[in-house]
Amino acid sequence: MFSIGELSKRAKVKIPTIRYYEEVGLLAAPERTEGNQRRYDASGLERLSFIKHARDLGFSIEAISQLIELQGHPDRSCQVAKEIVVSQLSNVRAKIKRLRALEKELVRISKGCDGEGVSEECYVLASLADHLLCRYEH
Amino acid sequence: MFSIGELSKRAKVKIPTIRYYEEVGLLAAPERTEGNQRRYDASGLERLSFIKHARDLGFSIEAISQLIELQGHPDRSCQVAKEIVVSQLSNVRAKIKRLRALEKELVRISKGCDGEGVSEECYVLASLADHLLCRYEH
DNA sequence: TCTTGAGCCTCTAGTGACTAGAGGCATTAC
DNA sequence: GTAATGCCTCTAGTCACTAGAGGCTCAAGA
Repeated sequence: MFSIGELSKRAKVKIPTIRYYEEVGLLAAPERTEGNQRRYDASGLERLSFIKHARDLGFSIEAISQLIELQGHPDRSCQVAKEIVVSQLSNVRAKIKRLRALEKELVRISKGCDGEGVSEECYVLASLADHLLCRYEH
Repeated sequence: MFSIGELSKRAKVKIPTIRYYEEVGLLAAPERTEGNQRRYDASGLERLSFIKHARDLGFSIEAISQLIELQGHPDRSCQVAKEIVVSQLSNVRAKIKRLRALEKELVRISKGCDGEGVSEECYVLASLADHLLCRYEH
């Protein structure tokens, strides 16, 4: 049995975040000491590690809830899990696509300005003022 | 002179968002009719288009504030503008890098599960539970 | 056993950039 | 004149936390 601070260190998740996960129902409320402090065991650490790993991969709290729900029913089909991962993958790919377009445009804009001129003639400011100067869709 | 609804249509920015920009000081408070409704002119539209364009490129409100401030001083050096763009570019690149790592890992995880098994043996759930199964840094 | 200091508790409010909704007044077109 | 549409302010909600205040608990050393 260990304290929330200990759990925090082991799972590398900040204390307020742990309490937040408990509040929103991701993490089961653990036992308490007589003085009302939380005490966790190995299963708490395991669950929190699962959550952290999924968050690191960009899954939403909602998606993680569904995955945890599924974990609790070992006999259920894992189709939902597969769907969640696939949908997260397409989220990630969409974001990458958009960011690559932004990258291109930002490179182009920054090349137009050496930072040595004066605001009035600045290509950066002109580019932002006028979308028509853009070369790529974004 | 046109109403906020008209401005919204022309700049393709939602009405509450326009009011929000005014509230945080990005957009100057426009004239009002006797009945207290906002009335904009061409310069309002220009400014809002600038803001929208910068937001579409992922600049923060704070960064846009600085850019607008600079616009108001045509004689000032545009070094700050250049810096803002370069820093935004490195933000974008960092995000892309991270997302590409996630993409790889998600592809790998999703390949391990055909969605036809049972939750207990699901590779998706196992992967999330155990970071050691990961092949790529993320 | 007592004390000290680190650790824990709850609660509220703040972050960024909006978005939604309620309740009510203004404008415009017919 | 009236009806429909549009606009006003204000509050609260979104997501996933983060920060801080004020106060209680625990564990280790004297």
